[in-house]
Amino acid sequence: MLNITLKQLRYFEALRLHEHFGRAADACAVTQPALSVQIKELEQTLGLALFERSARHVRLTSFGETVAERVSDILRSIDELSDVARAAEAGLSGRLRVGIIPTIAPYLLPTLIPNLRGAFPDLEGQFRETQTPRLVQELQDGRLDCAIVALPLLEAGIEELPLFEETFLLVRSEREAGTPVPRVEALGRENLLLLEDGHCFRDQAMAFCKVQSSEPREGLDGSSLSTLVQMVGAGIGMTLIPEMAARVEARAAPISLSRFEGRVPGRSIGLVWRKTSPLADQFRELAQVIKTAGLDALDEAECQ
Amino acid sequence: MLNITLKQLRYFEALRLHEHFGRAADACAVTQPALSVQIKELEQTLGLALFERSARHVRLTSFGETVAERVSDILRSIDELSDVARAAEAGLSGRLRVGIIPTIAPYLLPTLIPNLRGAFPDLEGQFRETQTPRLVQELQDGRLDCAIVALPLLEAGIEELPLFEETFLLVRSEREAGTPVPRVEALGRENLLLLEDGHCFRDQAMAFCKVQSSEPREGLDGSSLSTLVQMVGAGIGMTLIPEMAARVEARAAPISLSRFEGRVPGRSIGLVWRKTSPLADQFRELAQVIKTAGLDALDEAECQ
DNA sequence: TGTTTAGCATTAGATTTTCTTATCAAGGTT
DNA sequence: AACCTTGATAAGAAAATCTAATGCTAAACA
Repeated sequence: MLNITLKQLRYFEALRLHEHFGRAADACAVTQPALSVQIKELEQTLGLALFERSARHVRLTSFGETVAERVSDILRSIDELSDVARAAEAGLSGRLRVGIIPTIAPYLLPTLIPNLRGAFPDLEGQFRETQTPRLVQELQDGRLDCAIVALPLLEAGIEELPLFEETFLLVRSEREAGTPVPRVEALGRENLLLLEDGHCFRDQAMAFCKVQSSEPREGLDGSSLSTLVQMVGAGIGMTLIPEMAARVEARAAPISLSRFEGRVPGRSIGLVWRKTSPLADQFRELAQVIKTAGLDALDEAECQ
Repeated sequence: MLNITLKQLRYFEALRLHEHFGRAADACAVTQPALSVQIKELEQTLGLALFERSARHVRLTSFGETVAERVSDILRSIDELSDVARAAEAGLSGRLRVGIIPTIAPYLLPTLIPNLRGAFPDLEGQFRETQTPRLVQELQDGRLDCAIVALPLLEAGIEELPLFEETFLLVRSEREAGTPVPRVEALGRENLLLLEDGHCFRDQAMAFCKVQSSEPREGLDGSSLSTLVQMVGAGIGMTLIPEMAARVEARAAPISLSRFEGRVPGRSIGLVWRKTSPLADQFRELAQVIKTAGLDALDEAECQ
């Protein structure tokens, strides 16, 4: 049983253009019999003559013409495949699905997105904001390409690359501004407002503040940093906030922000991906851009 | 240097669908290593990973997805090639460029065209009406596929297949109706109207009528049979007309038609094509249809 | 926490395909 | 009629591709 091969189509195209077996063969860098045989096999496979051979001329048959149109389309598509590859090879390109935790996304993305466009113009970033466990799941399912989360994850099969560190600031109501900053470890006894369960930032904050219970505490859990800050502004308690979010959130409520002294709480933000992903190299490139964007966002947050 | 092959694309497609090397290999009726190697080579050629392999899953990379769309298009086109061939193989189809001499075309085509459509629905006939030498030239240049001409041509490299014979009738002015029909050989001395130079029918008529001079004779050469008949109707002389044209032309002028007695002039009409044409078999099929149409046209012409 | 299993990669040797070289045959040309 | 030109064919060489056997890694299991 015979099969059409691309080689045959390439030879066919050359013969169509040169109308001469010898010259077409030269153009293909093979000998004339090699080309003759392949053309013959193509004709056998198709069951019809593609060329009319006479001593003087080699000409397409009318069937050959019909085939020729399709063949040049096919060959063009094949060559485009390599082009697509070359373009993609140049750097990150195409669709990239990035997960980001909610305590980073709103503060990082405004800086990151324009930077990404500048660094990888052919990259279409699709951002998904949700909590770490879900991000990990989607990463493992192949629904995300990578994610920006707090390290360490220590998930099997997931590669982690640290991007930057950010500290946590204390958010108190405005009237507490200037009063001494309590030690982090002491916060557990205060009216500490936390994100609702599932947010990694909740766990991180709790760890620092030596809060034991992970029970939901009515009225003290917020669904976003904004909510928490608003609650603090309303005098309900105090909370921690990642450095990066500080400036944005502080503007929106009557609160005071303080750095901790002594043991400073903080976390490491990193880029993670499946160990098996062939994009690893590209992710390292990407990390540079995210890192820069992150540090920029931190700087901006600093200048409040 | 590596090259993309259709085999690689077929394996790629299978792997994309099965997301499993072993099963994809089964589907392609090869062993798993064979498929693995080809996929790897395709990735090497393109310079980028198409699939992400983990212990659990085989998944397209985002680059792989881009490639996949194009690849299925390509494979579809390839399969269509065979379809095109199968359709064409069934019989005459596609464009067919047919030359016809002017003393046949107007009388044969009205019958032939509908018959052709009936016999070969997928055939698109393109008819070119001009004189024999030009038809032969165009045939040899590959600008025509075949031609309907008077035989014999005796051109090197041209195959001839007789279709039917037609006799020539004498056309005289109406008032000569009933008067004895002269012998063909005697016509040379009459006011014999002929087609202008280049028409084979002119030469055929001259041969029968023993006219020697092939010089243009002012006022006695017409550019078409219609013109000649009109001239006869106007009483300018007499002429010969092929049987097939008789009825159509007789209707348009006050003339009388007579059959010759004794040596009856006539000619053989045949289909001709380049000996090298791979369509020879199809032309023989085609000849049957033309023959039938020709005999029909003759019959009709008869019943005047 | 070691063991097993699943599944892709790798290797070596066999097989098939494709190529080159040499030669033929058919049409034109001189 | 001898001679080119040019495509087809044949035989052996080279290259590509396959199978079979095996390795390796990561997940699943016990």
